[in-house]
Amino acid sequence: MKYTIKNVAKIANVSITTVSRVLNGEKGVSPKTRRRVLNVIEELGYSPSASARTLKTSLSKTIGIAVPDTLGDFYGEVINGIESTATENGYNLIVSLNHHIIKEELAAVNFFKAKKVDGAILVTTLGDDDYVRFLIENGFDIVLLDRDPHGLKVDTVKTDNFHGGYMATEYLLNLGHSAILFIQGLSYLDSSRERFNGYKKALKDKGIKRDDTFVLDGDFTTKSGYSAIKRYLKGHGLDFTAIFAANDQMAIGAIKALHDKGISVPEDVSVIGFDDSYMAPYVIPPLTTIKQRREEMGRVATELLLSRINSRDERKKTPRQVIVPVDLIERESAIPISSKRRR
Amino acid sequence: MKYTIKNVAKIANVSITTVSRVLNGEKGVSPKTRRRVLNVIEELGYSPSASARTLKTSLSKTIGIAVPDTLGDFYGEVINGIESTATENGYNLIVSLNHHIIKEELAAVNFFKAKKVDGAILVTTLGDDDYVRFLIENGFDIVLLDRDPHGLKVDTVKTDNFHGGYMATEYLLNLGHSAILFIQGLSYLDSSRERFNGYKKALKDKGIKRDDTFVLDGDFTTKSGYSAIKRYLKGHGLDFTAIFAANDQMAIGAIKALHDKGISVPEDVSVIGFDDSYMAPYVIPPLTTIKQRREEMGRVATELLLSRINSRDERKKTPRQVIVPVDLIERESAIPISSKRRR
DNA sequence: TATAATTTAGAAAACGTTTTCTATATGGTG
DNA sequence: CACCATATAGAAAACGTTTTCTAAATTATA
Repeated sequence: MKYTIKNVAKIANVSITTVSRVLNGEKGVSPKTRRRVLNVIEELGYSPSASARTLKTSLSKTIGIAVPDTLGDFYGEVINGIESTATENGYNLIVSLNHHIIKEELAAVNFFKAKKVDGAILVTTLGDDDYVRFLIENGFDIVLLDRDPHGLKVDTVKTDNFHGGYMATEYLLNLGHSAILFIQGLSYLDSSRERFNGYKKALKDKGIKRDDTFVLDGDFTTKSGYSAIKRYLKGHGLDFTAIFAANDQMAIGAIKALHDKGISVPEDVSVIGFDDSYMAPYVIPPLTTIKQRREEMGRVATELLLSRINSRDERKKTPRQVIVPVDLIERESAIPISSKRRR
Repeated sequence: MKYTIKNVAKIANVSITTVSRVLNGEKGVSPKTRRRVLNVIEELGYSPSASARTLKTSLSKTIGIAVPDTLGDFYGEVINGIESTATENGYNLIVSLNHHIIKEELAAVNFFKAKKVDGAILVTTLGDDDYVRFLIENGFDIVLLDRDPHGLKVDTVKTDNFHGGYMATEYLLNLGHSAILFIQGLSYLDSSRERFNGYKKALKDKGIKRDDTFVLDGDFTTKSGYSAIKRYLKGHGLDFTAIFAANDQMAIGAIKALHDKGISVPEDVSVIGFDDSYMAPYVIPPLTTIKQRREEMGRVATELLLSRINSRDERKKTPRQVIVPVDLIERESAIPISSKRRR
C-alpha cells in the first residue's frame, strides 16, 4: 500500500496544493479543511516522499558526516552530539565511514553530492585537502572537525589540543617530574601535533631542555601505547619518572607495559592521558587525564553548519574557527615525585 | 554550477535517454557514443541526482540502520561490518541513533519510510515490537540484530549468548569455583537474559543450586559494574570466589570495585567478562572473556538484508535466524581456586 | 449595497531521472 | 538486390512533490 499526496487529496476531497500546504504548515487553508486533511493523513499513515521533495526543492534537510574508520569511543560521542543537535533542528543524518582512505573519501563526497545533503561535517584525518576544496567549490557548506583549516575557507571546531598538552605537561612538571616521556598519536594529525607542541612549550617554559629520545611513536591505539613503552624500556631502562600519552587508550597501554615489568603506577612513574574516555575512572589506577568535551564538539560543529546553511550568502565569507576548551581531571595516576623512592 | 542529465545530453550531442543508458551500463549504445558521453560526464564532474532516481525507481540503494544511543565499543564494530558489506555491494548507509526511546524509534521509522531506504537493520533493545511489525507490514525488508524475532516474521542475527554464558560459567566451575556472582546487563534485553540462562544452565548441569542473591543488576556500563560489586560487598562481604559479568565494561568496573577494597584479581576472586572489547587485553589483569564476533555480525546482517532485498517474493516467506558463534578468550583474570589462599 | 480587499482553494508547470515505445541506420541472408 | 533482423538512438510520459499563478468565496469598507 503506497500513499501519495494525490491519494490524500482525493480522499480529503481537496486539491493537491491544499494538502501540500497543510503538510508544510503554510497559511491559506481554513482550520476546518486543515483538520480534515490532517485526519486523512493520520488515518492513512501517509508520509511525504523525501525524494520527491528534495528533487523539487533541492533541499534535503539532511546533513552528511564522514568519520574515520573506527567509531571508537571518541567519535561515538561526537556523533551523538551531532545527531541530537541535528534532530532538534529537524535535520537528519547520513553517515559515511571512510576508512582513512582517500578513494573512499572521494566516494563519500560523491555520495553526499548525489544525496544532495544540505551540508557536511567532515571529521578528517588526511593531509590531502583537495576533496575538501572540491566540496567547497561545489557550493557545499561544510565544517571540519578536529582539524585545522589549512588555508581553506571553512569553519572548523577543535579541542584546545595545544593547551591540553601544555596543561598535562605543566601538571607533571609541577609535581616535580622532569624526565617526561611523550607518546604521540598519528603524527600527521593536527590534533596529535598540537598536543606535542603543548608538551614542548611547557618544557621550554620551565627551562627544561627536551630529549628527543623521550618522544615515542604511537597511533592512538591501546596496543601502540603498550608496545611503545615496552620497546623503550628494553632500549633505555627506567630513566624517566612520568609519561604523557596523547590519548587515554595509549596511556592505558603504557600502564600495562609498566605493570608487566613490575613498575608500578603511580609510585614509580606517573601517567597522564588525554580524552577522559569512559574507561579512565575505572582503570587501575584511575587515570589522570585531559578531558575533551566530545559531545560539545559535535554540538558546536552542527550549530556552525546549520547557521551556515540557513544564512543566505552574507557572512558565508568569514569562516569561523572555534576551539573548545579542555579540562584537567585529577585522578590517581600522577603524584608528586617526592613521594617516590628514587632508584 | 549544477549539472543535470539534460546538460550532459546537450553537450555530448545525444539524447537524455542515451545518457541514462550510459549511466546505468545498459546496452543499446555504441562504443563510440558511450565514450563520448563518458567523457562529458567526467569533464563536468556530473553525478546523477539520487532523489530523482529514487523518485522514479523507488529504489534508493540505501539501507537504514537504527542503533541504540551510545555508539559504544560494541556497536561501532558492528556498524563497520555493515558499512563495508553495504559499500561492497553498492549500497549506502543512513543511520539513526534512537536513544532507547520509542518515540524516537517511531521517528526513525518515519525517516526510513520517507527516505525510501530499501531495507533496514534494527539494532533494537525494546520489548515493544509494534513498530517493527508496522515496518514489515509496510513492505520493508528488515533484519533484527542482537535480538530475538519474538514471533515476528523477520530475519535475525545474534551472538550465541546462551552458549557464551554457559561457557563462561562452566569455565569458572571447572576452575573449582562454585560461588559465582553474575552481573547482568539490562534485563529486558534478550542478549542479557540469554547470558543469564547460560549461567543458570551451567550451574544446574554441575548440580549447584543457584543463590538468587548472587545475581546483581547492571546496565552494561562500567559504572554499573563498579557499583553493583561495591554494594554487594557492603551487604554480604566476600562470600564468593568468582564473578561473571555480562560484558567487559561491567567486568572492569567490578575489578575496580574489588581493587578498592583491597581484594585482588585473580588471586582472591576470578573475573570473566563478555565481548572481548579492545580494552580487555590491557586492563590489569588482562581480562578472560567471551568474544563476540562483532564485525561478522554486521556483515551477516547486511548479507541477509541484501539477499532479501534482491529476491523477488519467493523465499521472503521463510525468515532466517542466524546465530554467530562465540569464543572463549583465556587471559589472566580467572585462575583455579586451588591456587588461592581461602579465607 | 456595491466594491475592494482578503482569505481560501485549485490547475498546471517544474524538479531530474527512468522507461516504454517508436524510428532510423546498419548489417546479414536468400 | 530486396528483405528482414538487429543495433542504435530519441520522444514523451511518469514518479511525488512544491510553487506560481489564477479564480472563487468570503469579509471588510465606503
